[in-house]
Amino acid sequence: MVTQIISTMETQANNGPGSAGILNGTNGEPDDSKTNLIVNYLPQNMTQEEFKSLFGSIGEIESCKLVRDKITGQSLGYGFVNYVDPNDADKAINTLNGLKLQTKTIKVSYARPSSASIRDANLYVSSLPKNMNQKEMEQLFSQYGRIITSRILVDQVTGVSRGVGFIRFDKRIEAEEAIKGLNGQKPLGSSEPITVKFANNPSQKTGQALLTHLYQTTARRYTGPLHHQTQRFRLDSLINMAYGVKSPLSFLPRFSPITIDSVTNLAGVSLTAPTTAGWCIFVYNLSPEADESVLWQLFGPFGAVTNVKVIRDFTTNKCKGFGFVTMTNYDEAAMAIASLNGYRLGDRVLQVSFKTSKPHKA
DNA sequence: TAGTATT
Repeated sequence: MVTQIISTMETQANNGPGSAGILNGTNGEPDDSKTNLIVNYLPQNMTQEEFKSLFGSIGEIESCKLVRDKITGQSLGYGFVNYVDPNDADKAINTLNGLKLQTKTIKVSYARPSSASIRDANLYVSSLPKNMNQKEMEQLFSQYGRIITSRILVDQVTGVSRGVGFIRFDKRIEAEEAIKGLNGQKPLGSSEPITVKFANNPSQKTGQALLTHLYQTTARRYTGPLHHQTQRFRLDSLINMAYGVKSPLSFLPRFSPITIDSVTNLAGVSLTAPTTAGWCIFVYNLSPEADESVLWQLFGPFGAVTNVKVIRDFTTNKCKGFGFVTMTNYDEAAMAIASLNGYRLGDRVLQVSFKTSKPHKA
């Protein structure tokens, strides 16, 4: 099998229009193979607006999207730009690929048509010979398919290889074949066998990432000395919950009128009585794209969630900006509210509270 | 023995 070796060492745009071999127009999808670009290695702090501004300077953009973590709203460091004119897409590659932004060198290339077959095609390779360079590693793997990206990790100080790398294939099936063919094999002239396996999927870390993010967010929001105890208390609670430790709020009687009064007085509002299902929480300032999974994942780490609901516009089916979450236990609901109210999700700041009873008109 | 490329 003859395959193309594509070096990513110079962050070259390496896949031309139609290079993925999928004919457009056969499935009713618009042919955007010559206008749709993927942009990689973006600085972590780049916003959607900056992203649009940078690529909009080339020509008219049909659409663009900075891809962000669905739960934390953090940039994932890549995005898509679809131009109106294919010439502008070409121009963007020629002028912006390799552009240095902060510590990153961005890569601009044509996006491959989205498909399940290209997902989860990233491999983690360890025990590589320390003298093997990126090109040699690519040559070793290229017999199994088309390589999209490759990287060898190096010591920050000495620059010497750590014997660890990544290889992303065009297709998952190619990655599978590479594992079969190379895992446990000794490269020519090496005495130690290499390990080849699928790279960890970043989405598997979102639970921990969320807690870390909340920890930082909460720490930033309670910096005043008067709130020091409150801050410590909340951060400890987050950590305890992450390890399944009983919440320190558990000493409070659950569903107790005293507890309700204390919160009511603090908030200055009256609460609906807990239903048999639990405590209803109002979540405001969700994006139009928000769905139920976001609410599950946001509130799940705090305890038992029995129901979530995103309120949608009847005609567009887009979120109207708010939703509800029902949690079984008062203390867990209170902790979720304390932690998530004011939480920044993407470019929005959430408002989270117990659902209040609407004042009835006289 | 861990960076981050599919909307």
